Amino acid sequence: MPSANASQRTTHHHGNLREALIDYAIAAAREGIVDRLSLRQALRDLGVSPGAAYRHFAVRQELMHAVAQRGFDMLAQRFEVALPFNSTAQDAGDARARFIALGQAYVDFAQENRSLWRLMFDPYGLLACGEKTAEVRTRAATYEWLAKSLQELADHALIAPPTAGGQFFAWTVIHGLSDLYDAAVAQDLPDSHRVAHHVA
Amino acid sequence: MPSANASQRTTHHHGNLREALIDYAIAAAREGIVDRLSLRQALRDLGVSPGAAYRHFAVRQELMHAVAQRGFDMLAQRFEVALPFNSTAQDAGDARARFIALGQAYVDFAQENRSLWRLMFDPYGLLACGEKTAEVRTRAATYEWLAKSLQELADHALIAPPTAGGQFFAWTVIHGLSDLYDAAVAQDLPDSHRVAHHVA
DNA sequence: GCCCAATGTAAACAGTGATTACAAAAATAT
DNA sequence: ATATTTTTGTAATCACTGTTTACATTGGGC
Repeated sequence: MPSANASQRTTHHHGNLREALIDYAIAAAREGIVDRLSLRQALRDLGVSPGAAYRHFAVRQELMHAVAQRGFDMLAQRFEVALPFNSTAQDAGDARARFIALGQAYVDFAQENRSLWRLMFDPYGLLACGEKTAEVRTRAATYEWLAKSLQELADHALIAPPTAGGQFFAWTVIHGLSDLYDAAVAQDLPDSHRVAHHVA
Repeated sequence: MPSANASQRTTHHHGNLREALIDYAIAAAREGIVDRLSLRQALRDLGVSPGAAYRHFAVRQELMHAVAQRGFDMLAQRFEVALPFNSTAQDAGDARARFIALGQAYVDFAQENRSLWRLMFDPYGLLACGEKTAEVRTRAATYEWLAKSLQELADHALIAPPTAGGQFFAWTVIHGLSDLYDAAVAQDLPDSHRVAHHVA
């Protein structure tokens, strides 16, 4: 559990409890099942009363929703590192390297943030809260990196021009690999390198 | 929620509460998040007192473990229908058809039992209970259908002889597709047929 | 400086997983 | 068949959870 960052606030108000709660949950995700987080415990650690959360989230699940959103932001950030969106691949090797970096970022993120990862792709979490549009939008945004990378590969004649189905297929592969990563290391090392091989 | 199958038991004993609880949870999985199942509610519906469950499961998670196990059994059953383990493909077309049926069974099961599916592949659920060996074994068992099918494809020269990595890759694809199925239908129809295409 | 919306508190509610001491039934041994 | 032991259920209780309500404090806009 995240340390009791009681935040010693002197004033009656916290400042921005909403973000603090999300931060807490993200931290908690790193050492346990974020979806099992106790709201009360979190509020206690933040030095605030049980009811306070309900000024920011109508219901517990809404916090989880926000946490998942934050997760997608974090993922997008990693993507941007692996494949800066403004840049372009110089040659075929570059395109390939960038694609692999992208896939690796995906897999690594899933592995390092299993709990958060599961929350992000929990279909029920989205349904529970009314407006699921926002989350879907974010998820689609991360999808665009993949599209760009595939386009780069095609531009350097490494693969055929990507169709919608092809894009989805690539996503499927990487996502499946991310989800089953532990099983992967448990038997051998079919790296995401191999994935690039197969997609090509 | 599953109907109040209060079971009108006249005797003090229930009979086999353990199986009844698993059945209840499986039924509940079809109309909600099985992992959020209320143990007390289940026991109430089964006409039994709150403490009774703890004669069969040391802890709540242990029931979930058993439910996941049952899920793998159900999946194996579907596999057996799609590709009877004792039979063999007659020709290339047959091998292909059987492979597709297998993949379809996987995807369909995931789609029809989302909640149970998630539980089955929840890495934390397994870790929580001491002996995870049983579950892993079951998971590995379902893996063997895939191996057999790939071997059939190779026998009829539809693919190269499957390596360990190749097997895992195929699993990755089908698993990823299963997990993202809703997203798939949300945009187009890259059926599992297409998967067969790509694997070949 | 005053009002008001935003944000916190305190106390309560029903519901949960879990534990304990005790009772009934079933299984087993004599 | 009867006595004993093991299994399985009950009842009461515990600490804890998410959530609501009525009330207090704060900060920003007129």
